[in-house]
Amino acid sequence: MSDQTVTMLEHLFDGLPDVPQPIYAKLKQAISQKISAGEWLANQRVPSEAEIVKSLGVSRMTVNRALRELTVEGFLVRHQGLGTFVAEKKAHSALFEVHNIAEEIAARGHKHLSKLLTLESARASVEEAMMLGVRTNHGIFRSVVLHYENDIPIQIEERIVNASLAPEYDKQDFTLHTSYEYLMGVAPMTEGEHLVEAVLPNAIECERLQIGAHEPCLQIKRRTWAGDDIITAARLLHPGSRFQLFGHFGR
Amino acid sequence: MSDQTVTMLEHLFDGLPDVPQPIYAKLKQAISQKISAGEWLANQRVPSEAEIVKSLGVSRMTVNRALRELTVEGFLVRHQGLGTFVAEKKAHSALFEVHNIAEEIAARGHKHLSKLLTLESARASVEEAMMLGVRTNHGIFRSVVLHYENDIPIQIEERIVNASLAPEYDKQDFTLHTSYEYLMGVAPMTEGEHLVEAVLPNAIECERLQIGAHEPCLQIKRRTWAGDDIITAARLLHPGSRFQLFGHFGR
DNA sequence: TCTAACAGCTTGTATAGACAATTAAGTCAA
DNA sequence: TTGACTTAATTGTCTATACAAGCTGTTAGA
Repeated sequence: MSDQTVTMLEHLFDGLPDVPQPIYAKLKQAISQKISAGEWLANQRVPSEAEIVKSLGVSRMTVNRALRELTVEGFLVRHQGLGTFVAEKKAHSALFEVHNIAEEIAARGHKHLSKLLTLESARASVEEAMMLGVRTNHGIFRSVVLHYENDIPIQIEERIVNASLAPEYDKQDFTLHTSYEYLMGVAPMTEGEHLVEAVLPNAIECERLQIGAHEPCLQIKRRTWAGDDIITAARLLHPGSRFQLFGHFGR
Repeated sequence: MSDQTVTMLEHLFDGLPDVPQPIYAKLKQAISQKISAGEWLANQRVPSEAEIVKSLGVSRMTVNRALRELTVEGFLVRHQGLGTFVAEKKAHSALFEVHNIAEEIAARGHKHLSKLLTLESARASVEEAMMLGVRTNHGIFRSVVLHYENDIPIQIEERIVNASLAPEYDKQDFTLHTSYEYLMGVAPMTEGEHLVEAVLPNAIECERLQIGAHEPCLQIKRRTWAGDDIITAARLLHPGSRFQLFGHFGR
């Protein structure tokens, strides 16, 4: 609890969108942005409520609310008598938020990189047609993307996409945004299902993930709906030693 | 939004434990208890902040904090200009209902059998204490149960239990009911968390599950809470070839 | 009758002030 | 040196007040 205090309180609100929102919300956004961007590091001390009050000219209760909510959300840790500190990063992913691997990796403050291995337009086989709920020979796209976290392979993403719902899928630049981001734009997901299994990777997958032949992998098969239509079916393969799913239930 | 308002604000704090805690926390506990116990039904209107202020003699900001936090936690829904209402129950995924393996197997129309491998009373090690949120040397129970589906091993259940919350745990007959069933009886679970991973089994686990040394397993680590106390922490190990988790989200 | 304005309720946010509880660091005496 | 005490800083809570914003029913007026 003795790390140095973060600096530069004056420019806290720089670069934030100027939409009308409550002061406490602006403060939350500014602070969480500093943390997510890596400017404020774990265990560093955050200015005290009194300091923020003095430098921003707002009420202490307002600052208190912002800091308290950020604590509940896991960004900060507070100790009475000591101060407020940037929390250690959560090392796991929320089970129902494993949609956008890029965003998750960024949230952990790590570097995301992806390599497009395959992208093709095709006609649905019998199995693919069944997975997407379309007729055989219906137009689809197939893509395979390898995702890296800090230059270490973390996910193989095999995906088929219903071409009539996302006709421009094969014209996307997947280095700019993930397939999930594009698909959410053209046909917002309303429902989905997962199937989680432990499997052994095949030789190609071992090589792509840079793991041994006997390393177990966590396989997630996911289908997502927009209304009554299935947008896409994906198979996500993670090395067991580098990935875990986290879930929370109850009130 | 036209349902009748709940009644009986005077006895709101009846039957609550008289431990020293902030007013807002008492209020939260009292209200969430009413809802969990089914006394206040979904869509019913909760007394307004002003009414609670008048009948309990506390400040509106204190009431506001309690109601606001209960809204974040999903107990209440608030509408400016209208009032505060009891929320609909959250629908959670089948993935989060993998509690009672016996029930699941029965639901598939299969035969369930379980073998108690270990059941002992002990003092918590440092790691165990951390998992249960108790002090080192706090009284715990350890159990290991092997579950069969149609006479094929399907799950190794390793569990530690907080002895002060379930003092009779070691006197149960686990051929009659599962540990989950017993624990739900003595201390109803209110919250829980999972950690899902793909792992390799060790030699003993291979033998117990009757699988090869290189067969990947799905490991679920789960902790369940009753209020603020952790009842139990379990590690569930399933052969990858015989088990998969299913989940559904949205709607 | 229809419409516009208003009053009265609700929650949402912000402020100023007060005291309690916790911690660390300093002070002083034995 | 050690231990007890004091002091300052910080977060935690509570209160009283104020105004904004959203919804509903009523009322005044055309």
